[in-house]
This record gives sequence, structure tokens and C-alpha cells, in this order.
Amino acid sequence: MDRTSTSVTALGRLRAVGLRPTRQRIALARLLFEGSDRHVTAEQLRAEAQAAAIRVSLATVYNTLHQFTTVGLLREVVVEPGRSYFDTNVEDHHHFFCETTGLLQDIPGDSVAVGALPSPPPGTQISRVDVIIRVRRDATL
Amino acid sequence: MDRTSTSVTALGRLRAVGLRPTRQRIALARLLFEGSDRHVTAEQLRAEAQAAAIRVSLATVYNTLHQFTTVGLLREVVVEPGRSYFDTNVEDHHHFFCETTGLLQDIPGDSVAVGALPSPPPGTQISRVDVIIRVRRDATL
DNA sequence: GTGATTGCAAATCTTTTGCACTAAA
DNA sequence: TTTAGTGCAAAAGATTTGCAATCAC
Repeated sequence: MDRTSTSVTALGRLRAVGLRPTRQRIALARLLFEGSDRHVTAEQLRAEAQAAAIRVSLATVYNTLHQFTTVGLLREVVVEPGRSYFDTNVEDHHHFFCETTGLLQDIPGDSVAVGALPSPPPGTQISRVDVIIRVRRDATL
Repeated sequence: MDRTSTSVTALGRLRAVGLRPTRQRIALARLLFEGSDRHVTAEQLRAEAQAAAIRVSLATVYNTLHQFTTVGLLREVVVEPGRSYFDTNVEDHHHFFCETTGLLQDIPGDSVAVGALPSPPPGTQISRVDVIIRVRRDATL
């Protein structure tokens, strides 16, 4: 048995962050974290749960996504008005966002170098720097 | 009379982009562009219009903001789920966003250097690069 | 006149909320 | 038990839409 992050159980993850491991949270954690990094919306995750015969209400999906975000298991990405994406990759990294298809993709953290940052407004501290590279599908002529 | 951008009339701006200069568009353009750069939401702009005794429906405010964005008079900035800001500064620049207060501020384009960009996904072209520096108010102890 | 634009109200969509019910410890 | 968590349905927000009335040209 190795100890790579993909082998951490859903139960273990929940315990590690102090969230009570309920049936729903365990099931959603499995959907989210077993497999490679991904970006999901609440609605998408609910649909997946449904497809996997997991009974979870949409309200609980929202609660869970926000709780996971609060404890650092997920990261919220805002690229479109009126819809939130949740990213299972919480490492330092940035995003490509295709305005044509709505597809969001990770960019490895070290392949975008943001130079010296300007000092933040007085009385504030930087909490995060988001870089979103917006792209468009080439016109198909 | 100088020719700085602040002296361009609302009428002139609309003509320049080929939008029919209606009473509402002229009034909103005045609110938006007479004065320094700003970030507004649809609701804020409607409130300002109301305060200035300009009769405009919210639907028209939305239409107008989107039309102005399409023709390059405004730029849409998405930092929070569920709310769009429109920026009257369409030059190349980035933003500070205070998660505590919701305040959005411009960062001059040249004070954030984004290094070599990774190549965009196959079949796509970069349309824009957004850098959002998220900050938080210092805890007041 | 004629087509573009507007206003209004209803509809849509995502997300949040209140509260009775259920489950974890 | 006791308290945290869940589901449902209603509510809340922001934005969009349909269509008749109005305006710019």
C-alpha cells in the first residue's frame, strides 16, 4: 500500500479535516477525489451522485462543497457570472477558461510566472492570486 | 478644448461604436464615462440613474451594459459568483478584489508582470488574461 | 412609416434558507 | 440522548425573455 494522495480514503480525508463522516459526505468525497483532478459545479456533482445511485439533495451538495472548500479540500473558481466551479486541485495553480465551450482546465502552478506583485491596499493582505487565461475556439472556417 | 478621453461626449462615444444614441444609452454613458474609472454592477447603475432622475428600466440597464461590453466600451469582471461588475477601464490591467468588503480596484497594467504564458489548448487562442489579486482586511484585534 | 429600442412583468437559473426529520457519536 | 447533518420545498438574487408600446431616423 502506498501513501500517495489518491490512496487516502474518503473517510480518512473527512477525519483529517474534522468533518463528521456522514454517508453523503463520504459518497461525495469519493466522487470528487477518487480519480484525477477535476472541476465540478454543484449541479454536475448532483447529477453524478444520482447516476451512481447515491441519494443526496442539492442543498446537501451545496453545503458539502462549501464545507470542503472551507477546510481546504476544494478551491472555488469563479470565471462565469452565475456559476461556481469547485476545483479538486488545491495546489498553487492557475486556469485556462474556454469562453466558447465553458471548459475549465488547470495550468500547472509553475508554468505561469507572476512577477513582483504590487503591494495590496493599506490594511489588507493578499489571500490568493488567481490567473485566468481566457481562450476562444478558433473560428472553424 | 482638449481631446483627452474624458472630454469625449456620450453621444460621440455611441456614434463611434455604431450604437443608436437613445435617451437611455446617452444617459447611462454619461453616468459611466464622465468621471474617473469605475466598477459598477447593473443594480448600482440603475440606482444611480434613478438618483439622477433618469428613467431607465433594469432590463435596459442590463442590455446597455452588455452592448457596451460587446463594442469594447466596457469590460466585464467576474470575481464573485452571482454578480457581475463592469469596468469602465478597458485598457490592459488587472484587479485587487477585497473579499472582506467586496471592493474591486484596478491595478495598473504594468505593475503586474505575467511572465511567459503557457500555450493555449490546441484549437484555441488566448482572448484575455485576467489576474485577480484577492485580499482580506487585516483582523482588527 | 419602419425597424430598433424600451419597459414591464413573468420566467429562468443558481444558490440559500427554514424547519422537521434522521443519523452519527 | 444529544447535536450535527440532511431533505424538501420555498425564498432569494441576479439576469433574461417575450411582447406591446415608443422612439430614432
